[in-house]
Amino acid sequence: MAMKVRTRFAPSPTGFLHIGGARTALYNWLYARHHGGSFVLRVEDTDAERSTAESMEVILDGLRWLGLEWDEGPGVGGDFGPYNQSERVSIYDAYLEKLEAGGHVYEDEGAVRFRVPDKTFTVQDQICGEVSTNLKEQGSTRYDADAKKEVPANPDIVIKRPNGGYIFHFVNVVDDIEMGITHVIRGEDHLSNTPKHLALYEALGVAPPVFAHIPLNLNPNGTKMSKRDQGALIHEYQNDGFIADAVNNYMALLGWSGKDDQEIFTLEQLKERFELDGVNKSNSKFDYVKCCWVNGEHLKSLSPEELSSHATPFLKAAGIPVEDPRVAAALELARERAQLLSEIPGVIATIFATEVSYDAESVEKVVSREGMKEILTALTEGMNSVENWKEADIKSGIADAATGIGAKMGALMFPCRVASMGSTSGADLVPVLELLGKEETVKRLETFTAKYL
RNA sequence: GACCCGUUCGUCUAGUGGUUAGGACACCGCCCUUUCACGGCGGUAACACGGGUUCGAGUCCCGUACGGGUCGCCA
Repeated sequence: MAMKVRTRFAPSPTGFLHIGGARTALYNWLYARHHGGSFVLRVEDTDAERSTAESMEVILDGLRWLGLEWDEGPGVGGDFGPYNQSERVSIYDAYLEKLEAGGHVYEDEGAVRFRVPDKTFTVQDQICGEVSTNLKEQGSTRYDADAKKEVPANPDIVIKRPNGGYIFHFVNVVDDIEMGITHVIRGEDHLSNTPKHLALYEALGVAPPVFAHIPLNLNPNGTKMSKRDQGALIHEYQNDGFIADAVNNYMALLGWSGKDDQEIFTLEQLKERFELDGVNKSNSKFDYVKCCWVNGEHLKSLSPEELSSHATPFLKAAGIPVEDPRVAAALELARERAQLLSEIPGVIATIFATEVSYDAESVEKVVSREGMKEILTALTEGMNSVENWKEADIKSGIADAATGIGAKMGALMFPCRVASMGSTSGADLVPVLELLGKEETVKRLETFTAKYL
């Protein structure tokens, strides 16, 4: 009989939701969902001085935004609660008694230490393979401020502070036991801690869960990512114009591969494909450019409705009247050239503006050319004579105007773009003109001519 | 410092003893096109180094170098 999979994400509410933590949450979520198991969220707030409610909210919001909903934990309850370690003290007391009964602990200057046995513990890691360690032989060191160097220290681990607060290693193991966690998927920074946890499991007489230590994400320069680094904080992705699935997709790719050429996945597809054997062993460097590309790919596959709902906050922030019926069509023009939602207003805002703001460089390119006045005049007349203001007719209107003055169509498109939209770059021009309407287009051509020619 | 983990194009990766070492991002070129972009096609670019084992090694073993991690009364 296969045991039901139970994974957990156990953040400490002492800061923001970091991309490393989010990826750990994602892998746990994916593994649980892939195997039809449960994903538990546990708050490791044993460090009362550093834990804050604000931090917890940021972390929960981040997980919600990513769509990594938890089956048990804060806000949803569950059969193994409470899910905040600060509320589980009586449970830890009971487990401490077990250790005391077994003679595994002793007091040291008010703290309680767990006696590390002199034996080799072997982690059967799903990703790193077999890793063996003898904690006693390996020893422990601490930094001596006076001597200004590392000095040998007691390898027995403190599990309870003199002030009564319990320590990570102990509560982490106790809760994983109590909550029935079957698979511990966490960052590789915990690999060296795992023998300690194994010693605790043994002293408690409980079989340890399956361990899988995932490689770390580093900066482009190979150092540890910090809050200041681009792409480090989850809540910034939302503001920067990423959609959650794209962020999940990119995080999954950083350290996991589906073993084929597919790189773009929805969360649902990741859930179907994700397995631990696709996780690789080496650390990776975060690449913001590729993350943007992944987002762009997701943008392309959004339905018009989804695109609209994702883009609306950004449109509003840019002052674009979202109730304008032309917005939907404009979004379709914008999605092809934007990787981030935040880039969309820049592409289409001018369509809805009452006044065009002209890009100096673009204007210069137009004004410096020969015969521009003639071209603009022909263009304006051409546009004026278009009767059925639809893409095809607008296009032939421009073509006819070009023929009329013996020029190529291309020679008119460029000034037409700058005159109507103010810049040499932007969305596909003819559809833009259609959205602008005949009257507005003509008006803009005339305004430009009067102003610069 | 001790111990642990890792090392394929600049980056993310595929590769599990015999491959022209594949894909993606980025970059460059060409095409398409009304500009930019998109798209299409093509190109530059990698097995850290040294020893083994083997008929044969990116793939297995050892060492070195480099990177990362752990060694807290943080988690």
